[in-house]
Amino acid sequence: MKIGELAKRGICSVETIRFYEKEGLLEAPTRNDNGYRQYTNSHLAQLNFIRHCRSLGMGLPEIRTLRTLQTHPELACDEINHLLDSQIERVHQQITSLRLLEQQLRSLRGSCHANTTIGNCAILRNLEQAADGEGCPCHAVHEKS
Amino acid sequence: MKIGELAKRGICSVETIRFYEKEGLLEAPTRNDNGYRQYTNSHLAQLNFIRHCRSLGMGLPEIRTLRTLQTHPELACDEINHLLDSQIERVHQQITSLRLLEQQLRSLRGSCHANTTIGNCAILRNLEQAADGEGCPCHAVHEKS
DNA sequence: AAAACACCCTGTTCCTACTTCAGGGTCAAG
DNA sequence: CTTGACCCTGAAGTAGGAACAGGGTGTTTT
Repeated sequence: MKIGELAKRGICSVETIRFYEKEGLLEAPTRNDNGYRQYTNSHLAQLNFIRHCRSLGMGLPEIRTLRTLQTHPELACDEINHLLDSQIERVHQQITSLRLLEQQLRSLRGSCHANTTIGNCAILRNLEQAADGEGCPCHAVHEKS
Repeated sequence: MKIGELAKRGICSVETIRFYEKEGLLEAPTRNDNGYRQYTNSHLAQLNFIRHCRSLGMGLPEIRTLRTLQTHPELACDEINHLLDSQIERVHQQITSLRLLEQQLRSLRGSCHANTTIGNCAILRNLEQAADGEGCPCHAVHEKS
C-alpha cells in the first residue's frame, strides 16, 4: 500500500509516517519505480504499535527502546517492567499536580461571580497579590517541578 | 537591581527574563551606561505576576491578555472570567485523560509480575495485540483529542 | 490531447516556552 | 594583571510533529 492508505489505516497523517521513518522508528519501505513508498502489513503493525504506545503517553525514546527489545526475545523483561513503572509514576505525578492546579484555578474563579469591571475584579487582584509573594505557596512549589 | 538579582528574587533564570522581555510580556527596563539592564520593584511585581500565572498553567498568550486587561480597569471583567473558565476546563480534561491513561498503564503493568524473558513478556504481547486493532478502544480515543 | 485533481516526493520552516551555546564585554578582588 | 562572576547579543536546540514551498506522477474528465 502507499503512504496515504497506511496513514488512513494507522489513523495518523502522512507527515507523521515520514517523520517516524526519519526518526528510525518505522522501518523504511521499498520504493516503487516512481519513488513512492510501498508498505506491507508489517509496516502497518509497526505503525499501530508506535501509535498505541504514543497514545499511552510514551515518548519516542521509550518506544525506540521497546522496539529494540522486541528484537531480542531472549533477554529478561525487567527493563520493560521498569519502563512501564516509570511511565506510571510520571503520569501519577502529573495527575497530582494538575489536581492541585484545578483547585487553585477554581478557587480563583470563585472569587469573582458578580459582573464588575476589571478595576474591581477580585481575580486579577488575587493574582497580583499572590505575585507579591505573600500567601501563595503554589508559585514556589510549581517552580521546582 | 540587575538581571541576576531579579532572576533570584523572581525565582527564574536570567534567560527567561530576557525571553519575557523579547516577547513583550515584561516591560523593557532602562539601561546603565555599560548596557546592563536596570530593574525596579515594578519589574519584580510584573515578573512575579507572569510566573504565578505560568505556575497556574496559563500560556503566554493568556498572560499577555491579562496584562493588557490590567491596563484597562474600566472594562467589564467578563473576559477574565471566561479566560479562567477555559483554563479550568482544559485542566479538567487533561486530568480525565490522564486518569484513563494511568488505568491503562497499570492494567498493562499488571500483566507481567513474574520474571521472564522478553519473548514471553505479556506486556509486549499486549501492546502488540492492541496494536493489531482488536479490543483496545483507547488508541482511537486518544487519537481524537 | 489538455486540463483538472488527487496523490506523492524532498526539504525547510514553524509551534511552545524556554534552555544552551558561541563569542564577547564589564567589573571588583587578589 | 589575571581570575572569576556577572552581563550582553544572537543563533540554535528541545518534542513531536504540522504546515508549507516547489515540484513530480497518475487517473479522470473534458
